[in-house]
Amino acid sequence: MSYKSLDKPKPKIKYRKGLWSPYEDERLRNYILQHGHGCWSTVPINAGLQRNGKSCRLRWINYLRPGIKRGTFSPEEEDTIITLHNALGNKWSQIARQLPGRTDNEIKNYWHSYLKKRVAKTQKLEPLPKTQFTNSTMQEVIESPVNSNATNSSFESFAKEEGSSMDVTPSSSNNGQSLLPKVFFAEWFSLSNMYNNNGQEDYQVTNHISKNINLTYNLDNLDLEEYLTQGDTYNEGSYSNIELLTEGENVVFDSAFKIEDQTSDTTLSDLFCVNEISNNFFMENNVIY
DNA sequence: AAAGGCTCCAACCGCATTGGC
DNA sequence: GGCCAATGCGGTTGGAGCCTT
Repeated sequence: MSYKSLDKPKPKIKYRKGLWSPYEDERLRNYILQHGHGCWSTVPINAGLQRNGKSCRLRWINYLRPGIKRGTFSPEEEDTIITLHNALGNKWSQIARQLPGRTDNEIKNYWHSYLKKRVAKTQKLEPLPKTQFTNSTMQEVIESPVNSNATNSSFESFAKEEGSSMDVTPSSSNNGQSLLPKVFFAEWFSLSNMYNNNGQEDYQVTNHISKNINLTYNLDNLDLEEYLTQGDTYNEGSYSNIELLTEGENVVFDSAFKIEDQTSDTTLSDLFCVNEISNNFFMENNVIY
């Protein structure tokens, strides 16, 4: 008898490839909504899918994840992509971070199929300067979660260069409130920062956020109590370092999540920040997406 | 109507990085 | 420090649908 037979290579699992069926989408969505993704390699097993974890992750990120914005890009989004691509090159994930609801894949495809040609045409007419930002300014923008002062100042300079659509200067029309764009807000609150690989809250990052957001706290436009579970409390105005960013009547968030900070001196307890997409708040089973 | 070319986009692949042991 | 698995990222591919001839 050969001992070799004892260390046979693992049987290769035949994974399904190609387009996802509505049934597969449904299974993946239901599973993640109920349990969160946790470790991606176990998702297809637990969800009863014959896909590999990588494929599930991609499908979730690019298609199923709540908050995905589909359809045509707005002129503002196009400008943002062109500007950032001019400064950053093919850093699609970094560009995508500045466009809430858009995925790197979508932006990349849009660039290759449309914007690249448009830019080439424009540059024939009037060549653009290679970089519109100084390296240091762009670096600050990219690294904005790390340095709050840099975030605000660099963003404002960024926005001014960008044009009126991203004006952040406090004005009488907004009661002196800083209208920081959701793009940076979403970046600060990126899900990967909020949760560790086990899907548990990362309290250190909560502190990190409280350091980096220095904005006005305003719950006027949101009936937060509606989103708190029974027994939870919050004191409006007491979370001095957390802002609910408002845009007109709407509270704008890119992700739904729960902040529970039991380690810092500031009181942050069971404060739900909710996502508003098409006027529907998204939150289910306290699972964060 | 049919064939061939083109465009767009979802998904795959491979490499780099990260994190745990 | 090395190994390995998981994850993230960017380049590339494949195919569906549209357009042109």
